[in-house]
Amino acid sequence: MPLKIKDLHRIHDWLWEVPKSYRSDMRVPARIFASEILLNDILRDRSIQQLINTTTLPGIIQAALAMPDTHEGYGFPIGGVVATVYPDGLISPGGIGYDINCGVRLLLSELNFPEIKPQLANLAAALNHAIPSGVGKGGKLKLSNQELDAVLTKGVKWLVEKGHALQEDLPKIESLGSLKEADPAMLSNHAKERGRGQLGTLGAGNHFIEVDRVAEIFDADSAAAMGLFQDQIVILMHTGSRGLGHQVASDYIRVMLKAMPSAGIHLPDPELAGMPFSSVEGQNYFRAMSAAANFAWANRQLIAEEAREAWSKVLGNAGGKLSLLYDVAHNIAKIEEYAVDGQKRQAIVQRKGATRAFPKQPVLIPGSMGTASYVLEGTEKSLEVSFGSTCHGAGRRMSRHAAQREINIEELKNSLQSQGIEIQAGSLRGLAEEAPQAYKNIDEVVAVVEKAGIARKAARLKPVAIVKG
DNA sequence: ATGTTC
Repeated sequence: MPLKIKDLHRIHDWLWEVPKSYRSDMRVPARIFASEILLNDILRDRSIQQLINTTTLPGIIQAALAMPDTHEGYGFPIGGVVATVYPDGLISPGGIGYDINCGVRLLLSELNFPEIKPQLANLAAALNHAIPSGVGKGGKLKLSNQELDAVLTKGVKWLVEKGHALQEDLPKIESLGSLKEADPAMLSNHAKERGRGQLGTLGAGNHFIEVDRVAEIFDADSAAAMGLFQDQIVILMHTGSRGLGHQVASDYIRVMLKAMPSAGIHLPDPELAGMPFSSVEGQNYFRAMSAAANFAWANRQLIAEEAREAWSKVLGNAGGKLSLLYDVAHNIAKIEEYAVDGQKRQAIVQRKGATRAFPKQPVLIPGSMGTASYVLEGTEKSLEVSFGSTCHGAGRRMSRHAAQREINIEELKNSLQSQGIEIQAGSLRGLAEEAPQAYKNIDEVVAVVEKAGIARKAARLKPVAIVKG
């Protein structure tokens, strides 16, 4: 039965709850950060039913959480956070998603918009040329087995050793771009083969690299501390672990489904398939996921290098430096410590379409194509109410299929061009799925997370050039 | 998201 707004208890203006009493198999409540407007978008799909299903996971603590950009996903809603107790709580590949360590990275230039405007079309073309994109697309690098294992084991640390990253970049990457639990031996050959040629490639769907202008500064101190200024040109990228992470997810969903019956794990939806973190299957998945996460961080690092080269080629010495502001994941599992009911506890935090947002940390939120993106700052409160997490983007409000049916591609292209946005897109069909009408309103999503106290606005970005697969 | 239906 579809869920209605009356089934939800309003805790405050920006937080709603489905109480544990709603269904007998719930172990904790389900909580949704949303405004009434966004909740009406959210209730159009099955995301809240999916969220309720996740409250039944063995070992879940506090509550299952949905961010204001939440929408339906594989088993778990996208825009969700589930934390289970360490070490025996459930870990589920569906709680992290198929694109392991999908995330966002932001590079800051020293130039303002008027300074690069004459070169904008050239810059967009150079970025499109330098960075391979599209489904199944490979890159320049052909890694040997040993090199691929090194990327999987060490992530960006290996790229520093090889001169593809600066030591000073590392502290600006979540987990220093390297999860130590990673074990390449936990990946199938199939996963490795799919990933081998894909390092330094963008992919397709909602993945992109774009040139943005800082359109608005909200918090002068916080923006200045991050090195942001009005009209500054910055480069935003959104991508993940490509075919490699996808194959890891597929492989381990099968492993979990097979292992569950003898472990006595019963869940309301097979798409929630998982095993205790401490089990062999749980440990193997976590090590494989960590390796895929390292691959994704290395991927974003190499794309940043490619973007830096394209930038220099087009702008020459006058281009100056592109420095890394931050790189943050929004599809990942982490072991973190939280106070739950006054007690410090280790938790297996599973973020799927939810961004880590620790106090003082830059938080990067890409909006839908042609709209705004945001730089936020994490808060102390997120540690109390959202396992140090916030939203990850605008979040779909239309399925890919519905978007293809309803979006007129010519109108969409004209709309972007009339806004002065340079667009380089490999697939027109893919473009329709990313139309802003297919997504929720990013300004509304960000307003909610700020009002709920789980992130603070630092700056708003507007695209001037977009490159997509 | 994804060698877009192993």
